[in-house]
Amino acid sequence: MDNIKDLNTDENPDKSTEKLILKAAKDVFHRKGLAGARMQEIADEAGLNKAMLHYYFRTKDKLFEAIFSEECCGFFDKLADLINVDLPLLEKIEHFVENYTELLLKNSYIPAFIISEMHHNPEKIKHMFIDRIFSVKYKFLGDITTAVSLGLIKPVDPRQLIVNIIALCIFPIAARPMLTLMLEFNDKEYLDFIETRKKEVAKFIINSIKIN
Amino acid sequence: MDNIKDLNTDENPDKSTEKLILKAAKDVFHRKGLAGARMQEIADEAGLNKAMLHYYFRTKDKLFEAIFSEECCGFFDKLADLINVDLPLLEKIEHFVENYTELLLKNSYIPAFIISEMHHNPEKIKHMFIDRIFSVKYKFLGDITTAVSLGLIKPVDPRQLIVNIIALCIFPIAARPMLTLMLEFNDKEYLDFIETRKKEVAKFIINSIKIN
DNA sequence: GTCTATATAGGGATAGAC
DNA sequence: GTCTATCCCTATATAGAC
Repeated sequence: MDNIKDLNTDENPDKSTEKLILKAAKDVFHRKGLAGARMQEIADEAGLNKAMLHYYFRTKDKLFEAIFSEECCGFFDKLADLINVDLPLLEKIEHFVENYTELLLKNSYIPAFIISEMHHNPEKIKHMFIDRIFSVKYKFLGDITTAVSLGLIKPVDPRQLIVNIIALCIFPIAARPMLTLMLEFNDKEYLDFIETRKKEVAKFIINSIKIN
Repeated sequence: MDNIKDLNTDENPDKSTEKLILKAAKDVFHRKGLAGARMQEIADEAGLNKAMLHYYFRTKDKLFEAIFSEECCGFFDKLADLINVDLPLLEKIEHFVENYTELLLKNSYIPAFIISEMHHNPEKIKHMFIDRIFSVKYKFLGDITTAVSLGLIKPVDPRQLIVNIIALCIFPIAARPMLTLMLEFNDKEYLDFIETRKKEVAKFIINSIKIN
């Protein structure tokens, strides 16, 4: 019995050191990006010293990798669950917009982070979700193609519709600082605005594609 | 007559040194972001040495500022032109989507850049466009509010509609690497897809808000 | 496992020759 | 204006005591 690293003898009884590091690193990487993040800042935010970060994760790159591969996997798994739900297309879109927006709100740093790091280090983060992205895409494409061929919705390019749906959900989360500036929101107003979108965006999409 | 800096005696007869630096810096900042960009890389790409960058722009921050304040101003000025065009709302939206998409394509690095740097250094880049953003917003808000009150379109929250329009235009440009990965595009396929969107997105929006 | 102290490199910035 | 050489701080990473 030599592996008792979760003894938690310090002042954070319910959080192991590793968890503290991961939490702090997540926040700092989110705020500053990979290149802008400083190991010192992560250590400070975790209430530890730099040496501990290296003890647990060896390098900054490995720490980054550990966090975001897990975050991205979890995020895309939940996304897949939303797409695989068994509903007619219009109800599925309604369900998707509402729950995807909720998921994005709970992981509000992920969209801007992926957009940003995909531009700066595409090769470094592609592999975090490339395996999971295709099943989501094919399921969604199939649903739309079927609905079109059954005459349930207007004829549309399924790829364009998917991009429209995703754009309407992701953009207001990814561009929060810009939206907040432009529409002069405080935090509450912003969150209310997004809450309203859960219903409004679904209506906006369905109005556009439904057969009159 | 001691100011003859545009003599262009070197192998780039039509580009001053300052222009070479700005061009290289723009590309590198775009690829790597402010924090990830290296003065050495900019110098290499411009075919010069680091000392020249400091000679012309003193610091990395000032070089960054010089490029993106100009880029952002130009971008938002053109955006304002699109909003101020004198057309009925539905035609204006059609005109806007087509021309804004074209503008975004020509400045394809700006959306992801603004999203990314607004998260990492909001205070550093807000001032680049804060003065220009409001006139655009109020004009657009006014147009939509008028159209709603005249019964020309369905009743909608003008702010939600604006965010929808912008999201549909910006997202596919900002998230190009993600889209390319997900839809397995090569460069030509991606550009064709965006070209198609110029018409499709306008139809998508108008279908949703027009009175039947 | 956790800390302090330190090695080493990288990168922004400057000095000074031409 | 342009270059080479160098300064010096910052940041990642490691060594070693406890």
